[in-house]
Amino acid sequence: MNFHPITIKDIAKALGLSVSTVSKALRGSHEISQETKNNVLAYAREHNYKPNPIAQSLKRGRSKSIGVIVCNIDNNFFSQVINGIESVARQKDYNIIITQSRESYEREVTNSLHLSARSVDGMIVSLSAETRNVDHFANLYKKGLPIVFFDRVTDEIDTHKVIANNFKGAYEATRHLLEQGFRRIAHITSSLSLSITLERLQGYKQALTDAGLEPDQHYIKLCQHGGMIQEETRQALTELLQLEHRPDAIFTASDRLSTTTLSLLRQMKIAVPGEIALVGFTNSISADIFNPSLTAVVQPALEMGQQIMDLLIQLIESKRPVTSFEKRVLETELKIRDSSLHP
Amino acid sequence: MNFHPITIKDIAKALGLSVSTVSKALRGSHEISQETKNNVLAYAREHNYKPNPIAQSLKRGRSKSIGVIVCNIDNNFFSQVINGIESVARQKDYNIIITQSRESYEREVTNSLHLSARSVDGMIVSLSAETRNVDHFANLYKKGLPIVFFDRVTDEIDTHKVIANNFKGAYEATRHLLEQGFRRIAHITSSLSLSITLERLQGYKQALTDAGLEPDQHYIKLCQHGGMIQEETRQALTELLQLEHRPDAIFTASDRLSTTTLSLLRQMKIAVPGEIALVGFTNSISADIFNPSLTAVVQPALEMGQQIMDLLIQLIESKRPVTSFEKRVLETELKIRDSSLHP
DNA sequence: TTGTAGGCGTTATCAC
DNA sequence: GTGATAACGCCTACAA
Repeated sequence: MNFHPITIKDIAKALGLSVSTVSKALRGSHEISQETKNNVLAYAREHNYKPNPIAQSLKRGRSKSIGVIVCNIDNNFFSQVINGIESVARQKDYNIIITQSRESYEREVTNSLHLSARSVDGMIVSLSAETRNVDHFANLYKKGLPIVFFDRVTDEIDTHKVIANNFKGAYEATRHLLEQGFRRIAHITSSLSLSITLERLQGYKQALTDAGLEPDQHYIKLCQHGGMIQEETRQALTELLQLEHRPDAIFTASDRLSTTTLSLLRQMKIAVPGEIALVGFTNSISADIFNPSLTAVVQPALEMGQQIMDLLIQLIESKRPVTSFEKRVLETELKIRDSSLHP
Repeated sequence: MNFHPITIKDIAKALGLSVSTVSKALRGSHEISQETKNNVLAYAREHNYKPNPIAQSLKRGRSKSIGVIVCNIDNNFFSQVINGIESVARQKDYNIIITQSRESYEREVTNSLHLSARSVDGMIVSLSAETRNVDHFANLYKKGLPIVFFDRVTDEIDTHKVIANNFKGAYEATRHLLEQGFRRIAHITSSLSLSITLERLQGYKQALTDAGLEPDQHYIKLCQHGGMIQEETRQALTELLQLEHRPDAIFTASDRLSTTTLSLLRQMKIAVPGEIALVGFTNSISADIFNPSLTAVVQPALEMGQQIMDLLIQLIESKRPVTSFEKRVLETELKIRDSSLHP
């Protein structure tokens, strides 16, 4: 099962040169005569020579590959971000290695170790819902591995970050529900350890406050697993429905929570928006064919991916240590559909 | 930006041993004394020694990583397959590198080259809709790279393959529509160059024939880009609607085609299933919250992924050249929901 | 302008 | 039982 791709050594032998001459010629060094260069390049092209990236990695300590850790690729938001990352990576000749934490802290840790062991030149990370401690990233980062966080970020590591304007997105979603005349607006969200959870929760609360309403803890439900476990969401929803003053609207804070909640409401034969209106934070490309079509806070995922990769490449290719970091905040868009319209 | 993880050399120096002794001790060779082994292992554990996989790859010519090429990860079928692949890979300590062709032949070729250049030990491939020629894989395969094809496979390369029973899935979907009383059943599918297209088309036709109906070319629409380009699907649908005898049902052959068709029908204000019923080949986890909920041929994607990876590892780790190959065919499941019920 | 030598981290071979 | 040496493919001082 062995490949025998042509190597520098083969070229050297064929042309009666030394490997170093060939190596230099291939890289266009000006200490090599034009004639030799031409010969080498012609031979290389003809025999389809490709430098062995493994050997290059070993030698240079850089692999021209970057690792991505997200909770789940099976999610339009993340797959769109990845598409953005990939489009830039492709231009700059980086490979990306995608891994999933599936919201598990343990898998996040092992993935990060695997990737660093594979000498990725940098990492792009959105934290898992279970993660309370980011030492695994802090350690890598301290050793010099460039990391860019996005979406679910941490304050504990000072590096570039790219997020959506979660506060404003949540604020607008909630205000929209208020404008539609809903008053008892519940919020189903993920683990409080996630930055997005806090930011969206703040936006939700602020909108209520600005409308003269008091946020009510009973209307706020946390799902530690971010909707990955349907039973957890069912439990949250059931509790909301059993409240003395049942909510007349729900604002869900993530893709999976939104679809799961809608699915559960339908199973429970609760009319949406008739009995309960719904707005979700989601990039689902199918939101318009949901029943009812789902009003959604949409993030500019593709653009986020591009900016993330731009920033990471900046870190990787910077000659001198980078000391000043930015947190880019991209605006969301509220797509109003049927699920939030007042009956 | 350099890591300085501990190496065998460091251990050797610290313990006053030679690198080769340390190397052997770490691998538990029996030509090393128990005492030395203990010392080395203790030191390694204490200093968190991890062998450098890049160096191992270079030395061994194997990288313990495998490349995956699919058209799109933003698709429940493929992301579920990938989860299956990953679960086995994780157990067997393989890394997977996921790439997307986005239905482009050119990207498929470059991805395959990138992956082979990165010395993946094997590849898992589902062909792009544009692909007419599989020389890029045949060449790698001839040079000894193990490849397993799934879903969209080719007859031109003799290796393991894993597919769903597309014929039967399509047959059952069509028969279901017939049983519901529909008679003018259209079929929207992808490029004829894809194996799944042909298999599903055959199943569709056979079901019609078995019901005493003559398949009609006008009712069969091909979308070369597999639904990635909405305009193409719109065109196909429009043509169907302009037929003298407009179809009363549509069977769509892929995930993206199904959601796009449903979305377009809704835009066109055509009642589903009232005016036109719909059955789709899809693994979308949201099919039950579509409007209407979508009757679907579902593939055992997770299990497919596991079997694919099992087969690939078999190929990779086989001591002697494998000469007999299998094509595993897994059964689909028809999930009947609202979109196909006779009004 | 070209070549030699050494090293990246690991492992296999062979000698001690 | 242990160690020296060479090799995987590439790169880069430094020497010629």
